[in-house]
Amino acid sequence: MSSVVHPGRPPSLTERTIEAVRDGVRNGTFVPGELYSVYRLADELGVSRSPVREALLRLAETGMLAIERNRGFRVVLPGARELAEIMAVRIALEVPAASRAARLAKPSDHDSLRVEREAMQQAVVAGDEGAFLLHDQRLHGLLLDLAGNAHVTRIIENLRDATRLVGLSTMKNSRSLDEVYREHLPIVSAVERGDGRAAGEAMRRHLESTGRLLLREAAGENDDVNALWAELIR
Amino acid sequence: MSSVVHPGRPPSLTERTIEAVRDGVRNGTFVPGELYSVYRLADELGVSRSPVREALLRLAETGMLAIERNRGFRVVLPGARELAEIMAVRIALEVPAASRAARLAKPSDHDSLRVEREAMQQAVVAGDEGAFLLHDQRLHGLLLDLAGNAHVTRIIENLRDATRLVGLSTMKNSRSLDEVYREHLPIVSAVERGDGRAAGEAMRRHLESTGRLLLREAAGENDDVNALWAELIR
DNA sequence: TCGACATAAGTAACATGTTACTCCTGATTC
DNA sequence: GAATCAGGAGTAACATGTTACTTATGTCGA
Repeated sequence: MSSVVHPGRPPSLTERTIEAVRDGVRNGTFVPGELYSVYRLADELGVSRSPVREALLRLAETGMLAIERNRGFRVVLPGARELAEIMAVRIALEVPAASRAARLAKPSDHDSLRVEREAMQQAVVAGDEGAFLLHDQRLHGLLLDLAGNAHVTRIIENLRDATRLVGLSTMKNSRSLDEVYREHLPIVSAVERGDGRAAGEAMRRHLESTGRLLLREAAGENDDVNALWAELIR
Repeated sequence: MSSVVHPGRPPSLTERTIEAVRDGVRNGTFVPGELYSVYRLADELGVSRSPVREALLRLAETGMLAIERNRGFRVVLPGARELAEIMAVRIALEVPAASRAARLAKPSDHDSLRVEREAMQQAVVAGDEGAFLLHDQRLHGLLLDLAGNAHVTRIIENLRDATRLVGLSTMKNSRSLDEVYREHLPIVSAVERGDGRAAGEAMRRHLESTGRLLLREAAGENDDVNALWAELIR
């Protein structure tokens, strides 16, 4: 997304810890609900508690984990309502962003999009949910970058942290990789045609469809998915 | 906004420091561009460097101040482009929020809105820009609360931190308090009628008009306000 | 007058120490 | 057996110590 912008500057221990925790959540080192402590994590990473604490505070702000005073921290799976709220934000921001991306994209950008789209296709064939989610994320990130609003990019990336685990388990359960993949095709082709309106509408259809999928996955006994959807998205 | 939710829990030193810095920026204790240090601020607040540092890190993430390694931190005024980006986000989120607020508001909510609207009117008469901005912020906050999406509320509040100073100087210079006040009237009346579409459209007109005002204020010699607007908002 | 260069002051980033809290565990009582 | 309570283990929040860096300042040679 924003890789080589400040050339040299090595990442701080805090930043490295943030990435380490993100990875740990992705690959199952940190299990949702379990209690962990700054002491132990600092030991395992070979750094002091300060940068670890700073990293956790930042991640806690995005909602992907919760810090409990004098107890520890734990990874939290978003509930149905939180997911609906997040999808509402994504729709509000990513739909216009897709429109703008379509209007601003150059041929070289089309190439980058195609690379990710094809990687997604490969992941579908291979049945690799992790890879699928990775390239899905990159494709959405590319579109946001094209739209040229760094604030929007940052907001969406933070929200994604909170939902990644749900996305993974949803994909694993529903076996609908191909379905989700197909939703991206009209987005990409609209961008290639430079058709802003169509790109926005395709993005909206994709996010609404995927959002409902995620919501059903996360919903508990007493969550009325349709009511939540109506309250926050419609 | 979200006052009495966890009854007792006294605010941590970090939280108190965040508020102290916010206040300091508002009332001119911290001047944009000037360098300040964690050491000194911790002394002045009578706490250690840890909570102060944590507070500054959080505020730096919202963009209202920048931390410079081994130098200090400084309050930053957003440039024209950043302001345009922020207004694009506000439009994308607050317009649908106003629609939802109109559909969900109860009579008691109408009362709360009226209180803030009247306070704004008083501030116009008194020519008190500070009070005007405060109640303007509260009115927007009420509408966001009514829309029921806590993520949206949090995002907008963070963005506001970064723009408050520009808003203040704009109001002081342009003497257009009354104009901005009048833009809120159709929003409030649409909410009272329960007319979601009208509320959204009134909010859009307000944000676009105010956004252009802020942009002109923040624009430097080589900023093309209209081009920025076209790229990010239209 | 001007520029190279040592020196020192000041700082964020990181490490470590301290405190007050939460919760578990197990003994004690009824 | 169940309820109560003391003690201790473990922790986040906060305080303080250390390090490596950046920059201002002044000295000296051309």
